[in-house]
Amino acid sequence: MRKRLQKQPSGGPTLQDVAALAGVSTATVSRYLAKPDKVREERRRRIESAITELNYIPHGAARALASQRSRTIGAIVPTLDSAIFATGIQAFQERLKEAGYTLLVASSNYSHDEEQTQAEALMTRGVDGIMLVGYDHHDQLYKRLRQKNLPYINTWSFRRDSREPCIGFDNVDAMVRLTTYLLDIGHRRFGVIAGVTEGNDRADDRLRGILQTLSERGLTVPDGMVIECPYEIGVSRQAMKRLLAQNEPPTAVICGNDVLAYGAILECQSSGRNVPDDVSIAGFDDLTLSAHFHPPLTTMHVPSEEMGQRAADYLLACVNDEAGPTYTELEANLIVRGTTAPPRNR
Amino acid sequence: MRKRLQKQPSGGPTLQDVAALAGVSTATVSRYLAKPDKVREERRRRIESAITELNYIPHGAARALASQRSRTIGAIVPTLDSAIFATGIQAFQERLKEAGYTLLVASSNYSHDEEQTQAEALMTRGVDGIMLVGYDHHDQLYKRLRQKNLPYINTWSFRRDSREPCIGFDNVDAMVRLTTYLLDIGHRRFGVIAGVTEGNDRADDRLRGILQTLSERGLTVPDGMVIECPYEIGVSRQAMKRLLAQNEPPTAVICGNDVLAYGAILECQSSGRNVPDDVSIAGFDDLTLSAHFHPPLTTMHVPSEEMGQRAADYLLACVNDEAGPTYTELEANLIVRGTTAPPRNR
DNA sequence: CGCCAAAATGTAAGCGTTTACATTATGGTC
DNA sequence: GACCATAATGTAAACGCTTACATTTTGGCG
Repeated sequence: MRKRLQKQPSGGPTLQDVAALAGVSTATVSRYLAKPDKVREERRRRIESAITELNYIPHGAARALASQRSRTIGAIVPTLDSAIFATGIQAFQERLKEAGYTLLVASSNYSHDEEQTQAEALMTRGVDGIMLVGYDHHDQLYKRLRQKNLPYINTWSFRRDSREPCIGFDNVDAMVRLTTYLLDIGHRRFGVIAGVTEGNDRADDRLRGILQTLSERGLTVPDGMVIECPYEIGVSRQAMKRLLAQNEPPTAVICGNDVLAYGAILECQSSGRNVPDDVSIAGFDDLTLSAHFHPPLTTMHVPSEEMGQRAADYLLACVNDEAGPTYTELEANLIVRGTTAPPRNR
Repeated sequence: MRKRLQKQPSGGPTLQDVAALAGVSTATVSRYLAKPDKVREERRRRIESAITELNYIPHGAARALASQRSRTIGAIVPTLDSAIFATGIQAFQERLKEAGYTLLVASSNYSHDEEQTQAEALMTRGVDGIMLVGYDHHDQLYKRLRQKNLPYINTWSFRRDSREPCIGFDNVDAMVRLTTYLLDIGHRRFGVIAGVTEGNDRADDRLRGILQTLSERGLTVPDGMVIECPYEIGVSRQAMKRLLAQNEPPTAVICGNDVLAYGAILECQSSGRNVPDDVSIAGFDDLTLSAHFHPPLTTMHVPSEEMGQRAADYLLACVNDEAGPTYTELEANLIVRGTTAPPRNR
């Protein structure tokens, strides 16, 4: 046997140490950790006191290696930089925590390539499951996921014809309802500030929902009236400015999400226009701020908490080999508030 | 030798498989992974193609166990539910990623106990370092950190007399400057909507900064004029309503952060008051929205990105046994915009 | 062409758990 | 008290890597 360096003093006490101090085998301590009621009263007490005395903290990596599961779940969201996904993730994490799982969050910056890279990273970390946002992912991603036989679920989108496990709402349908509402109160000239549709199926669905509804009513939206922009308030203001500069400015502007809507409203206000008297504006997501905005924003409420919760439930069910609904449709609800009103009649 | 179950087909190919396919030893493959230039051209190629052919993904837990480092860094923020920490975390993560490290985020809900629990969880996951927000932590936390000899850093706060590694700005001083500005433009009747100071040293520092400055100028703030509330827009509106209902309402209201300020402004607007003509309002943090708010919000800009970046640098330096500044003071800057003006003279 | 230092590679011992299987203790029953 | 099913415990082999040390290759030089 070769010589070895002394154990680094850095790492804390090990299971072995606990076992020794408690005068039992490592197996018993391990079992105690997993199912305390499987070890007899007396030893349980000895183990407990050994653990507290040594300040023992289990070594996750060793545990993961031996048991082939990391008790870690990954989530890849497009961005951390916005409130949009925060609530969903928060709920997701809460649920995981209850089940003793840890969440690993990564962000993709709305890029499929980056999403793929992050997924790879999560797999290296040995996550037991992955939550994804949306449907469209890197080709490689679905393949890898299946190859590793790793549970995963798509969120923030539900498609009736889906072949992938998913939980969310129908983005097209949601926008159809919003648009229909605006048509019903009399609007005919529409502007659209959409999110970037490239690589973002939700943004794309939403935009399609709008245009489809309008064309069904025989309305076409002129070229300059549809602007795609990243979910940034500054950019959105610019977009709104362009919309308002049109020959016949829109009486209603539909925005791809609430942040874009904030920008639109703010631009109106600082250019002296009244919302909703001069122009109606609608958002999507129902961020916390929206209800309090001035005027309060008309928007589609998205069940982000429930989505997070259920996504966690699904993944947890998978890792425990339990059954659970593979497809769950939730509903987005139209919340009519103060930024929309019938167009001023001319 | 006992019988064993067949290897589960679930896990992908291992280092061993790669080595076999490439016709080299596992050590060589491992070395290739760590420092590719240490293995000769020809084998390198063989290894590379073996890896792509097998779709090999390294097993993080095994790696962590063998090398005694997880290449994972943890961060515990008070909440994920707000944009406040998002940008800092984003920058933090970006930096870590560049260095091949993964970020594990946890949230404490502004509770020291929960922070402690989360820290324990992170340690179990074997993080190589931890980023904390603020100074005041659970007693146990500092102890554990030192016992495990785990690098950590306090952020979002800098105290000249600190004995703990930290990076941030002086919250007291920042508020002193903001308050001084408001005094300088003529305000004498102040209201304060502070964050909850219990267990939140930043909120506490900020409040102290305000009160201290005022009292130095001989001003005392009546009881009802200081309201603590959680960082929620709805609650903040209520607080503002109470402030405005006072006998002599304040001419200036200082808010513990921008979200609180949004609530204050919104409440004014929906109760027909003009900001800043009737009342000046100032925030803290300079969230993205603030510059675009209507009117644009006067606030303290906080260097959250730089903080995240530098915190990452510090922790990375620690894990690599490099030297780095243990204490870094950054500056928060007063950004005067449209929500503050001299009080209307009566 | 042989020598030798340096570079590359191989060998195999852990890393700290979990867990299959073997062994031992427990507590009814007759 | 002997017997047995059952519950509790112990034993030791993985888990998939890294890395100290041993061994082999390489290439420059005399």
